[in-house]
Amino acid sequence: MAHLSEQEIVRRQNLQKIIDLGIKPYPPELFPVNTHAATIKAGFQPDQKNFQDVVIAGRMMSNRVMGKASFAEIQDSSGRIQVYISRDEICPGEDKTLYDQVFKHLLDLGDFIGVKGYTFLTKTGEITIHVKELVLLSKSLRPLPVVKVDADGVVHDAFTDPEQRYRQRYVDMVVNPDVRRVFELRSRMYTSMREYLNAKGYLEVETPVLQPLYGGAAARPFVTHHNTLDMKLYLRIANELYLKRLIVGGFDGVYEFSKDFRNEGMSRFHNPEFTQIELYVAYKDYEWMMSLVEEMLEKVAIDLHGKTEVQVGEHVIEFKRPWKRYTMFEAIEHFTGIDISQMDEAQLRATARQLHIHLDANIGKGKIIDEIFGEKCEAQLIQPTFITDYPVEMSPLAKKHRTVPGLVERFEAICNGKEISNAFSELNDPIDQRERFEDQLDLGKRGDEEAMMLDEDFLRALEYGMPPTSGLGIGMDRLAMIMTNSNSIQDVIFFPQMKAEK
RNA sequence: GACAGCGUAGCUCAGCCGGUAGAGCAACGGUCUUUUAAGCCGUGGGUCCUGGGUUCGAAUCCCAGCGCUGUCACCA
Repeated sequence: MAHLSEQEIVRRQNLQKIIDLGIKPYPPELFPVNTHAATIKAGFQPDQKNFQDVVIAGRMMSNRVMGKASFAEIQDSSGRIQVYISRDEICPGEDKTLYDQVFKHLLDLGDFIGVKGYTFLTKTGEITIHVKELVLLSKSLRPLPVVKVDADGVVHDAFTDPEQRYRQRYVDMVVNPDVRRVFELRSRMYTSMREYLNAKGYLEVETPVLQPLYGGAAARPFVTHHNTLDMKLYLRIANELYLKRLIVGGFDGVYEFSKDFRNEGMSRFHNPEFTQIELYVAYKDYEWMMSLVEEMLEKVAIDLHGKTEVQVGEHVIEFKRPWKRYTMFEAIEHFTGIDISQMDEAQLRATARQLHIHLDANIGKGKIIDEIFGEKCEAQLIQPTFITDYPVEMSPLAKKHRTVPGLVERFEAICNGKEISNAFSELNDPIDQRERFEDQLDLGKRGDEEAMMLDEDFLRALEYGMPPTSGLGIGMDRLAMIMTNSNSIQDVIFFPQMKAEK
């Protein structure tokens, strides 16, 4: 046992005194909660005498004792409500121990209590529960940060230290109710997308997290080992190649909310484990998929906020269809005034230099174009925008463009200056796919740590035949940041990755 | 990975021109006999992140380490 603070010692002493009084500090019986704080506050009508038989439970977050009468606040999952406790009401007989000892001295802020009583309005006009019965439901042995809001709504002593908030998210959520709201919105975002995709008849599936070969994206993986099989396994970086195998197997549409793992840098946009949704639909192309993305995310905005506009930082982002569409070349021309569509590698390098973009010497034409786009365009695209038609070198799993040589049928959706979605007309020509994998192997030999592996089983599946298919990935964490107006990925992940404590 | 900043009581912070610690809330005690009070009075509480160094003396200055944050780099 680590060193206990004064307050922790007091709480343990209080716990023992409660036990000595014959009161269970952690009673096993259910407590028959029948409403919530917010429900009462929203629905109480003093003249209609409703909410006269309420049973609520939660943490006691404040406690103002005035002799034989006290006011306390209970916080449940919906918010806080004041309760009024009078000594002779909760102790109708001679024995006043429950009030004088237990309530006044042995209960601490943060303890879970349950009350039964009726709702009324105090002289000062606050909706309050007049308590007839009070029980302890769970004793708290550690003091919570005390955050207070005064009459003017000013928050005092806010619990703001990011390290403590992320390491002890449970505390963060208890004292910062807006944090719970963020995660409730995130959950509704998933529900909204499931509803949309299920209504179209697509199947939610699960594919392996532990993979003997990793693929579907350009990234460095986490490596692990299976003891019984005595084999190296990778944590997936994407689930693309497995979902396409399911399309080969005959499903029309499959999707998966997939936790992926990439062994790379961390930032306010990157956590080592993150969530994507990937969707594959047979007999469709990327044009069709763009319409789906617009429609689905417009629905998400409406489901979360009741409208298509979402406030994100200083911007109002409008998810209403249709979104702007630029080809990558058009976007670069739009933001730099330079048409690079006909340039060779040397000309592209010169252009990049002219735009003050530093390039590694060994990168190829496609990567240079992507660098120019990333430096000069992406951050300026605040409203949802589709960027289409990417260089083939960067997209080894996408189908070659139907009319323009050197490009593939791919789009990314950019929003608030960041990619939130990536999609293609999927490459289903097994011979072309094998050549693309071989190009990746060459890149790997040249030292590209993110180059893809050649997946023979995936090629075998394609050789049996995959229908024309459109595939989509959406970064759920990035989308959640936008939909909840959060500045950091750590604010939309319950337990973001951190270094070990101590 | 690079650069910058931060780490003092349960929480939020002050002190940092070197003389071994303060405030508010929380805790404890008192006040408090019936719809308010972050009330009022009083008391306690700190390996000042860790380890070295300089110094008569270090929370304060120097070095190293650990952790966090921000920006950049890689990337979703």
